[in-house]
Amino acid sequence: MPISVAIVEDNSDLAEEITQIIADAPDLRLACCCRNMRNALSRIPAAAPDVVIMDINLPDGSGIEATARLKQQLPGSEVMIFTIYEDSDEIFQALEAGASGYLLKRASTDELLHSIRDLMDGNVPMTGEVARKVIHSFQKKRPCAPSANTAADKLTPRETDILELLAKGFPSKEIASLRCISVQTVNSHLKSIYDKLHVHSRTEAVIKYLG
Amino acid sequence: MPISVAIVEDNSDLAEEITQIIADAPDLRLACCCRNMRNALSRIPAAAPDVVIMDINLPDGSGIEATARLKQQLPGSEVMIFTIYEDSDEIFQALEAGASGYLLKRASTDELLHSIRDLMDGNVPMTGEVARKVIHSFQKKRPCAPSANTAADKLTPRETDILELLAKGFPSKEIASLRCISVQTVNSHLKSIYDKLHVHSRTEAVIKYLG
DNA sequence: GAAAAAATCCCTAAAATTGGGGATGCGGCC
DNA sequence: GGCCGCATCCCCAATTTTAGGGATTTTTTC
Repeated sequence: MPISVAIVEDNSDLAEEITQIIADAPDLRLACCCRNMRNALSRIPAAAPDVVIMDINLPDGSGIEATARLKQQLPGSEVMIFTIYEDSDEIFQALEAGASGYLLKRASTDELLHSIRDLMDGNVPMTGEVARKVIHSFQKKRPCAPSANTAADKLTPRETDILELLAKGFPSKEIASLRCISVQTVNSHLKSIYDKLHVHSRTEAVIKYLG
Repeated sequence: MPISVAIVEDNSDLAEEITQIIADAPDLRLACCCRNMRNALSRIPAAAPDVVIMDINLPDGSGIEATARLKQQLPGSEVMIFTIYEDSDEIFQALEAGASGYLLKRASTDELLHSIRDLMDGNVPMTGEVARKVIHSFQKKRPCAPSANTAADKLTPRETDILELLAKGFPSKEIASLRCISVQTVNSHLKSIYDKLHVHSRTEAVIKYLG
């Protein structure tokens, strides 16, 4: 059974090109091709395609919004964003809206085909740069709260460093290995921190730091 | 120039198998093969491989910890987790620690090879299920507006009450007497709270609540 | 009224944290 | 040289927290 694909793309040339690519692929079938959000929202639910290739920049709205609304009606369909934008916010918004893939328009024909099949296999096709951004945002959990360090500037650099790790939720053992020191040392620093902040537990120290 | 690969894997059979796969690939070169964390941490920095294939379950520690420490010394090397665990927490921890890929051990030889080359191309190889989990966590992690607590509104009134006390820094014993219940009851509620918030410590719960 | 959820309490065991002692180097400063 | 702050590590003991099992009663929900 061929994979049915719908396209939402306002650029006629590009839409034609993709249409042709789908048509040429023996295992794919074109279910629907829309030029704007209104058509997409009215026609795609009826077509119930396996995969929707979605442009972000549509004349009458955003592909992200369209994604969110389509996913409500068609939770079983996979939406792949296909766009020139690689702005982090766009990416996150699209993923939040329920997109399962994020391909940049500079991708090759092969990449596009491969991504569609990937989607059906349960994979999450993403351009490398996009995946990096997603992963990266994971790796920096909480970079905020820099300025008003309240009354805790009596801490030594090391203590401040460790307090920041505390505020990210790491247990002492993790802190020790992240900083390549022993748990006892972490312990000593904690004792100093509690002393200087006038608190008696890890939780209180974190509250003081975050508050 | 071949891609140099280091392996950290305590299972001898599997380690041999991977070694063979690397040896058979013309564009790969085995830089180092370690059976435990201690060796990995002492030998891999010297070898400075392009890619590290890292098991999570090591006899003398966690591959995640090893990843964090290696990435400190070798920010240019890419670490790919290779494990049987697909627990969400493990995945997130690994990504936070700096891993750039996450492959499940049931992956085929081809997938392994492809993933290594992917890594060098700047992609982020992930088994489909893993990618899904990452994306999924995004789909409900990002909208962290102060109003929509999503995860926290599944808490029962009592649990919410206790979480608020936690966030004020009270130890369990205090909470118990403030609410005229036993410490064990506080304990039970804490267990439910941690479970629902997907955290494993008092501090993490408070951070989540205050964040 | 039965089923489900919430709240309460209990036990046990392992792990982590807290709080007291120290001790050793290292670098700045007077 | 001597002093002091900083970072590191160690020992020990008491306490707290985490995590696994339950069990019971009340309240809510269907």
